[in-house]
Parts: sequence; structure tokens; C-alpha cells
Amino acid sequence: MAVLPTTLSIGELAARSGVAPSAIRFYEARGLIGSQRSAGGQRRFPRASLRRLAFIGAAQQVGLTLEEIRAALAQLPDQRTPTRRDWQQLSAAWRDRLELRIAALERLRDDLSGCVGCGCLSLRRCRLYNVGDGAADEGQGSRLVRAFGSRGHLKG
Amino acid sequence: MAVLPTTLSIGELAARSGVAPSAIRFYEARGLIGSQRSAGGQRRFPRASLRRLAFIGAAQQVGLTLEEIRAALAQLPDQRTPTRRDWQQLSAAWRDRLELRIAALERLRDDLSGCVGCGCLSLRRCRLYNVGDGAADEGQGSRLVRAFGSRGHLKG
DNA sequence: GTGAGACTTAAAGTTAAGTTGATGTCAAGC
DNA sequence: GCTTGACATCAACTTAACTTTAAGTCTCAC
Repeated sequence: MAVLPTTLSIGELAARSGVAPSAIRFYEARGLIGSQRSAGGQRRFPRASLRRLAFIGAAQQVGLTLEEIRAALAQLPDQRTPTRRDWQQLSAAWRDRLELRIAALERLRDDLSGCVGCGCLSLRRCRLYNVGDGAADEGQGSRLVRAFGSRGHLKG
Repeated sequence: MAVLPTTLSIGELAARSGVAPSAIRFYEARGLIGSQRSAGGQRRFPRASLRRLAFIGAAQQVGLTLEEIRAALAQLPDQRTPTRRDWQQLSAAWRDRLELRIAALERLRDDLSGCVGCGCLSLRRCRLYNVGDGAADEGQGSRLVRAFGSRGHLKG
């Protein structure tokens, strides 16, 4: 059996985390992850970096940007193992965001389901498509579809 | 009361749809939407373009790229009002994608909930974080978090 | 102690989905 | 019939999150 090393090279970390070396360097440059250096200047990561990368991946799933993740991680005092309270706060915030995104997608799905077979695209009063049309004298067309959710997180 | 015009300038279409003129031009360049031209070369959109834009917006919510949306729209014979069957096929495909994304987010949420207060970040066997770690002799670390869902749609 | 392969940095490239700017034309109310 | 605001095109810029490339350095198994 191979002995588990106490530190990992960037290649080892990449292989075990599934995150590309270039991405890991990128995260380091953005302050999401730290490393020691070998005598020759190569990165040496503690094993905790694996958790850190998993954390980053999970946070991205939630729809956070790297900057937001960096800010969240920065709140965990740097060389301290996060406390239960640290973690509770982060995960609660995440769950709220997740719930919102899930609700938005479910709403869209339900509206879609209600439309199946109705020939929506040619109808005047479909919930999904009767949007912004026929509002000529109102000066402020409805924004049903746009209001569905956090479209913004995809592109800032 | 103003009379509803049979065609819309790009500015009118933008105002009523909530989509910026530059975005509409962009969609036209990408083949997602068409227009006639006035004698002087300005765009004139049929009122159906409002539905088209709503369609595009809804599709983006589902996580489709503009290219995928273009392909979907291209299946609807160009100057024909889509049939019930056309629409059924599209919306069924969308719902499948939505279901997948919803399921992935719910799984993440549930794992998060299971973790609240457990001090995950410092534990060895949390579902969320015990990923790719300790797999030194396996040569193929697990990819739990990465398998959560379509991370890819965010960047292609 | 050496050679292959992993690592280093910096800069430039990539993709999606647009926005912004420059420069010039159209449309319409007075 | 003119001026003002909307519109036209085209190219360049933007942002996020990386990847790729180039040129050079380190490591370590033999």
C-alpha cells in the first residue's frame, strides 16, 4: 500500500479532486485556495485542499460566483478548522439560494406542463406566452417569463 | 387609444418585450428571430416576435444555450404556426431537462441539509465532502460533487 | 547525475451572451 | 424641408471561468 503523503503536488491534487491543474492555479490566484511552496518553488497542498475544492464545486452548483465563494471562504478564519457555527451559516445561506432556484425551475416546469398540447405558440392567452403582447396602451408590458428567476447568475 | 400597429420597430419590440435592442439584433444575427425591412432598411417585426422572444427567454431559463434554442426553433417550419405536435415535442424535451436540473439541485440541497451542524468541513465521512479524498490507491477518485449535475451548461 | 516528465509563470486565447462606440442613414413632427 | 431622435452596421469591448501556449525550471527514479 502506498503511504498517503502529507502534502500533494498540484498534479496529485488535480487527479484526486477532478479539478484541472490550471483551474487550481486559477483558484489560487483568485484567493480561493492557498498552498505552501517546495524548496524549488513548486506548490505543495495540504490534504484539506481536497475538501476546499469540493466546497468550491458545491458552491458553484448553488450558483455562486468564484468571488462570492472567495468571500464566503474568507469568513472562515484562515488556518482554523471551521466551527459548527461557521458551517451552519454558510449552508443555511446556500439552502436559501437553492430553494429559490428550485422553486423558480418548478414554476417554469409547471407552466410548461400546463401548456403541453395546448398549442400555446398560437394562442392568445397561454400563461407562458401571453407576455408583453397586447399591452400597447399600458406602457409597461408584463414580464412573466423574465420574472421566473435568477437569470442573472449565468452571466453576471 | 393608440392603434396596434401590424409591425414593430426594434425599439417598440424592445420596449414591449423587455429585451434590449442590441440583444434582439444579436438574436437575429444568430438566426433566432427574423424581420422584414422597411424601404429605408430598418427592421420591422411582426407581432409574433413578442412570442418568439418570450420563447427564447423561457428556453434560457431551462438552461438552453442560444444555439440549442436556434436549433429547436429551426424545427418549427419557418412561416408556419407551430402545430400542437411541434409544441408537445419541444415542451416535453424541456421538461425533461428541467426535471434533471431540479433533481440535481434537490439532491444538493438535501445533502446540505443533512450536513447542517455536523461540522462537515472537518469530518472524514460527510456525504458532501468525503469526495476524492483517501482514494490514493484507487487511481480514480470519486466525483460526487461533480456528478451533481449539468455544470457544463454554464460555460459550454 | 541525468533525462523524462511534472512543474513554474505570464500572457494570450476561448466561449457565451451580449453591450458599447463610432460613424452614418432614416423617419417624422413642426 | 429640416432637425432630432431612432435606427443601421461593424468592430471592439465586457465578464466569468477557465484553457492553452511558450519558454524555462524542478524532481526523482534509475
